[in-house]
Parts: sequence; C-alpha cells; structure tokens
Amino acid sequence: MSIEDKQKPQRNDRVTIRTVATHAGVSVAAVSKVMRNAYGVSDALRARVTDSIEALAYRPSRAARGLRGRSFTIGVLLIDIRNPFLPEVIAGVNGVLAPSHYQAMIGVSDARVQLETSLIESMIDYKMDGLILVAPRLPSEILAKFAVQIPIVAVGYHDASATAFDTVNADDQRGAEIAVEALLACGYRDIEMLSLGERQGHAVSVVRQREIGFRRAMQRGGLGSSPAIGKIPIASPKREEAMRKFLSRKDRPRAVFCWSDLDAITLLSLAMEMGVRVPDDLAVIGYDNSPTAALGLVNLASIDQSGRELGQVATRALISRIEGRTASEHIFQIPSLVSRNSLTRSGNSTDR
Amino acid sequence: MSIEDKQKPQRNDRVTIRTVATHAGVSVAAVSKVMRNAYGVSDALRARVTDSIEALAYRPSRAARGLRGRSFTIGVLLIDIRNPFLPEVIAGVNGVLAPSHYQAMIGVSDARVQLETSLIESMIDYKMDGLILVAPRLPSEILAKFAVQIPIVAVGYHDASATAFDTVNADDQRGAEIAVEALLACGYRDIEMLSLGERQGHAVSVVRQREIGFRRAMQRGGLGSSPAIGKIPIASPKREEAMRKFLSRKDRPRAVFCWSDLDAITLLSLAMEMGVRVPDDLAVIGYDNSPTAALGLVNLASIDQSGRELGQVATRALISRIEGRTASEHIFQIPSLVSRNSLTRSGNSTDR
DNA sequence: GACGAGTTGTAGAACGTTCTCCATATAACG
DNA sequence: CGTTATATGGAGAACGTTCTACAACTCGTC
Repeated sequence: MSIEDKQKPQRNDRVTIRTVATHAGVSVAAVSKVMRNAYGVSDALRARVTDSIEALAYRPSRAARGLRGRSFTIGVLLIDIRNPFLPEVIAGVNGVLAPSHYQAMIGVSDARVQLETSLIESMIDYKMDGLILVAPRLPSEILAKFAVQIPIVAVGYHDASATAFDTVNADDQRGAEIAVEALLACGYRDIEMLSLGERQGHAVSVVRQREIGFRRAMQRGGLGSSPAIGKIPIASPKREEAMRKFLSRKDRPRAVFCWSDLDAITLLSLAMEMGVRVPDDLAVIGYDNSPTAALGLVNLASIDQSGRELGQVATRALISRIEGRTASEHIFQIPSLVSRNSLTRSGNSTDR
Repeated sequence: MSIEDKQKPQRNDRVTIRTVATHAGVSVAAVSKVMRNAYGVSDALRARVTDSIEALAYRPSRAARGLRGRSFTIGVLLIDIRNPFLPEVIAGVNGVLAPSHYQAMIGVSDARVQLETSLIESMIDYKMDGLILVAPRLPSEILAKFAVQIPIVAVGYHDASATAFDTVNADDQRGAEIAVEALLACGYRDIEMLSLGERQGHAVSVVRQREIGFRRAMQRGGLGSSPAIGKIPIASPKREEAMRKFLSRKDRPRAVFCWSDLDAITLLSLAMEMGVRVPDDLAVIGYDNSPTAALGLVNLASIDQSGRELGQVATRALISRIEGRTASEHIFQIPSLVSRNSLTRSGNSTDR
C-alpha cells in the first residue's frame, strides 16, 4: 500500500499468481491451492479466487510449474513424420487428451538416434509429465534409464520384459501370420516377404516382429523352414532400384507380403509401370491400412492396426502411470485383414 | 537405513548448475557465463568449466531457463497432421534447426480455433523463443496480439500488411494462375475449380488466394467474369458425396483445378470407379505435389510449392527475429507446375 | 603512489510456481 | 471454561536458471 507498491506495477504486464492473489485479496498460497484443488479451501475462498482468475484471464506459467511440480504436458516422440500411420497415433493421443488439462507436444527425431536422445532429454528438462515414444530406435536399457526420470510408454516397441516402462503394440507377429494365412487361403504357395533393410533394426522393432510372424506362418503352412525375405533400402534411389529388381526377377514369387503400405504402394506403382499385373501376376498385401491404400486407384489389401486406438490406449496408460501406477503394463491389440483387389479380384472393393 | 536417509540430503541425483560449479571450484555465475558465452571469462576458467560440464554430463534445465531467459526452443503449430504437405514443412524447419542449439516442439490444433489458441498460449507460457504457425486459423488481430509477447512467423497466411509478425508464403495466386495457364495451353476451355468449403475460411487462407488467382487467370484467358468454383466439404461422408455429384453432372467441365492434392487424388480415384477417364474425359490438376501424386498409379499433375523450402525460410526468418529484427518481413516463393498424365497423355511420366 | 581503465570472477536478486509447515479461528467435548 | 480436535488461510523455502551489480585484481600513466 506504500510507495513501494506504487512503483511496482510498472514492471511486466504479465498476469501472475501474485496478480490474482492481490486482486482477490488473498495469499499466493491460497490461489495455488485453488488451482490444484488441494485440501483446506472454503467455498467462499474458492469462489473469490476463481472469479479473479476469470476476470484477469490468468494462465499459470508452464515454465514455472515445470520448475516445481507438474507441467501438465506430455511429450510425444515420432520417429518420422512422413509415414502416414503416425498421424493416426497422434489423433488418438489428442483425442484422449482433449478433455483433460493435459497437452501434447511433439518432437520429430527423423530416425536419428542422436536426435532422439536429445529430444527425450529436452522433454525431461522441460519437466514434462510423461512421454509417449512411437517406435523409438534406442535400446531398451537406455529407455529404462530414462524411465527412472519420467513415466514412459513405448508404442510399436516389442519388449514385454521391460519393467521400467509400459509398451503398447499391435501384435505384429500375429499380423504377419494373418497376412500369410490370407495368401494361403487364396491358393498362393510361392510367397515372399519384402522387409525393411535397416542397419540398426533391433529385435524389438515392429519390422523384425513381422518377419518372425511371417516365418512361423510359412512353416506352419508347410512352406519350407526358411522362407525368403527380401530387404528394401530406406533411401530413395536404391529403394526403387531394389523393387524393380525384385519385379523383374525370373523366379519372382506369385505373392508378396510387404512390411509396410509405404513400400507396398510404391511396389504396386512400379508393377503397373513394368507391366506386372496385380493380382494376376503378383498378389500384394501391405501393412498399416493407410488412407492411400484404401483409394480405389490403389486398392491395396493391408493389415489394419488402428493407429488411433494405439494412441488412445497408450495415452490412457501413460496417464495412469503419471498418477501413480508403478507396475509395468504391456498391452497388445489384435490386427485384422482388410481385403482388397491387390489380394484377389474379389476383394471387398470395386472390381471391373 | 535411517542413517542413510539422514545422510541423503543429496536428494535428487540431478546434475544442476550448482553441481557443476562445485565440481569446477567456481561460482554458479561463472558457469552460467560460460554456458551463455558471455563477456568476461578467461580461457582458463572456460576450460575448467567445460571440462566439468563434460565430466558430469550436465544439461541445463529448459524449464528453469524458460523461467528466466531463453529456452532455446521454438514452437511449431500445425493445423492438421494428415495433410502430407505439412511433414515437408517440418522437415525444412528441422533441417535448419539441427546444427543450431534450438529445438522444435510441435503442437497439432486439428483446425480447431479453440485448441489453436490454447496451444499458442501454452507455447508462450513455456517461454519458447519463437513460433512458426502453419496455416493458422486465427484472425490477424489476434496473431498480432500474440506477436507482442513472442516472435511469430506465419506460413501459409496471406497478410502482407501485418506489422507485428512475418509471413512466408508460396504465391498461391500465382500458383493457381499457372494451373489455369497450363490447362489453357492444353486446349481446355471448359474449366472449373474445386475449392475447400470451410466456414471460417478467411481471405488470408491459401485456399482463398488460389481462388483469386483462378478467377484472374480465367478472366485473363477470356473465360467469363465469374468462373465456377465448387466447394468440397472437409469431413468424410459428405466429401466423397460432393465429388461423386460433381463427376456425374451432365454439364461436368472438361478440366478441373483442385485446391489440394488431398482432394484431387480422391477425385481421381472416384473418377476411375465411376468410369470417368482421366484425362480424356476430365483433366485434373492438383496443388502441393505431394509424394502420392508422383506415384505412377496416380500420376497427378500438380502445382509444386516446396514445403521444405517454406519451412527453411520461415525458420531463418524466425531466428533473425529472435535475434533482434523488429521490422516485419513478408517473403514469397514462386510455385511451379509438375506436369503428369492427369493433365495430358504426354505428361512427364510413363504413358502407355 | 594515487587514479582511472580494463579484466575477471562472485553475490544475490529475480523469474512464477508448488507445497510444507505453521498460525489462527471455530467447533466439540468434558 | 479449559482443552483438544478440526477446518481454513498464509509465510516462506525451494526449484534451476539468468543477469545486474559490484568486488578484486592487474596494469599503465601521470
């Protein structure tokens, strides 16, 4: 009320918790209590404070919150923003988060381990409340080390033995089996898989899981003990080259299971260009059931794992962990087949 | 056990600036100076401190930094993560940021003004150093209000009169003109545009700009003073419905310019299903030159605006603004045509 | 030797929250 | 009326940085 007070208001025009406290005629601690709806607040006080908050349009500073307590933000780490499967996961996360007071911040690692590490560290340094890592590249021990500092749920990361963090996956082994079974049911016997040729592909990755499922289903179907699995490079000039080579092989198989729609669609495209008829000369089945696969022009049969659902489940798991759960959870979803013309002329879509 | 507890004032094992200071035998302020490489540090001191930082694997807390000074993070706001054009922008941003000490955090607004506002506020509350807003929905006055609190660069937002923030755009009017000119050059005269039917579509949006360019080029080509512009709803059941209706019109035009590849590709797909031959019955030209458009199966002619480049330019502009520039900049890029089979049989791709 | 100028390092006050005590007021009980 | 329990509000110490003063020391220079 004295001269000092008169001189102070000229500072910053940011509305802080102190501004609210002054406006409501209560202490800073009281305002904080109301915000966190902590114990020991009378209805009258609560009303007065919420009114002031409203009137001043006060928003707590996330930075300051993070310094002391929770920041009400969860970090999402994406390996690659181009894969059309990932937006679905985000949609699922945002859907669950929307009605809550949490918000998602996304980091994109471009599949570089270096960047992945530094993004995770940044998110920890921001004191985010939890992390959803989508198909991370880092080994399990490292993730476990991070998980000590912050709740973590890994999506598309097969490590059911992890105790420090949760995992949410579609059953990729089963998905591959379903694909093979569908091909067998259509009468194809000469089947190969086209997988991803990555250097750092560890056993926990979805790709390796799909390979395992592929092998098992092939053996179970009596098609040899070590079925052929071709590797497609990631980067662009070599990628198409490898596919063309595959398509022009004289001993090209009759059907192919492709690890991802991303590659399956390009394969379909190149097949058309090279005059290889689908499905008459080559049946193709992809993975992810991406929007593009559903296009009439493309009409690619694919294994559907609902990215949206994966995102939702992961978010719920993360929140429960943030709120105190310590035992780790490992959740599986069962994928399903979406049949289309690339599998057989009587797919579920238009056939001309 | 209890003794250990007593002796454990070491509390959390987090390495802070204080830990480093103790380890190096200097003051906290000295460490801070080295970090910020501020004036008044001897080589000897610097060496000692950097050694300690290295030895302790110290990372400054972003939360604490944000509370006081810069946080070395820039926020990117995406309207919609599904549009394949946006990942390109992100790639551009990350490319420029990678060698610097800045990092990008992404928020997804799903085109909801409410969420857009709250994400921007959150990013401000995190004391991020700057914001890149991609195709924001908020009106210019509101953005200007935010821009007082934080440096802002808007991408895909046509408001060259804004003084509070920068804009980076492809020249969408010109892009539409190029599309029309290409159609004219192929001999088509009966041309319509398919645009986006959005309620809140304000004049600054790229869509409206493309409409303006379309009209101007049509008039210039002597094709009427108010050429037809159809509107396609965003949401999924009505969207396809509107396209089918368009395709089955008896007075269907001979050529169509579509505001986005997203819709153009679906249109192509539906055209095939309905037996409308492209380009023989209907020529189509899209916008964005998305990866899918380039597929042999799709072969969609499209206007290319390099999203990557847009992202790069925007990031550089933002950094220069963070580092002190106050005069606003409004940058334009010129788009170009990528001709493919949907425009004419002699597109630049395979024609059989 | 006194004085300024320059250089190098430090103390300590912010920043805006959370949250643990602690003080006070009121109610309950004997 | 004491005494004790219980409900309510507040003081103030963190949290980990940044950054402004300022202290201390070294050189020249007059």
